Amino acid sequence: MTTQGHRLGPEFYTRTDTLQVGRDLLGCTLHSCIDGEHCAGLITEVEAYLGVNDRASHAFGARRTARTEIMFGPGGRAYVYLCYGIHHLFNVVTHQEGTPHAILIRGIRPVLGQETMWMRRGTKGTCRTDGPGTAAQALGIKTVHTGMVLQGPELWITNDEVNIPASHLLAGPRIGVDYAGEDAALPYRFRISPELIRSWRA
DNA sequence: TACACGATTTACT
DNA sequence: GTAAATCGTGTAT
Repeated sequence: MTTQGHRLGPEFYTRTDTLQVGRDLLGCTLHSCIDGEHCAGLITEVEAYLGVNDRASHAFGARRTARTEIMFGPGGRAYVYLCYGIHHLFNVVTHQEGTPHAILIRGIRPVLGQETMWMRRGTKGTCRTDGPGTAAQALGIKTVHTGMVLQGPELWITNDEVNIPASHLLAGPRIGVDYAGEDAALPYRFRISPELIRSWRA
């Protein structure tokens, strides 16, 4: 399959409504060309992290460290960090210079390079890509890719104009952020309904 | 330097 | 349902 869609540019990522950017990413295609293998998957689930005022964000309270520095730059670059010492989690940095917002990619539906994904995941014939750790691993994304501009040649996102009816765009609380107190209940997790995803099978 | 802990996944009871 | 894996990061000594 080729990339028929339009490659998202800085004007997409630097918008200031990060929740809307997150919703807009659903149905777009995330591409990676890593270790010479071109893989891609349709984005099915994301979470938004709204920076200094969001207790669930690594940038809460304007905490600025070597790890989070990339989020303080302009939107359109990758923020990848190691979670639980095992999983590489991929985020899209959004908003403008000085505002550390980001979107965590929590799930993809493979559309290109499936066999490479199976090999990276250590499976045959199929592999999970429905969690932030498994999706990043299938695409070959690791912490070394943090800071990379999302314009290729390693990482980029295309808008393939996949239609997602509003009734199939679900919002709810984010996963695994109980430590964030009342912010844990905010409806910043967006996903395409399992029913619609299932209908794409066959 | 030391230590506690996580934006998770997987295997096992 | 519960627990282990595993290490970089942030914060405190």
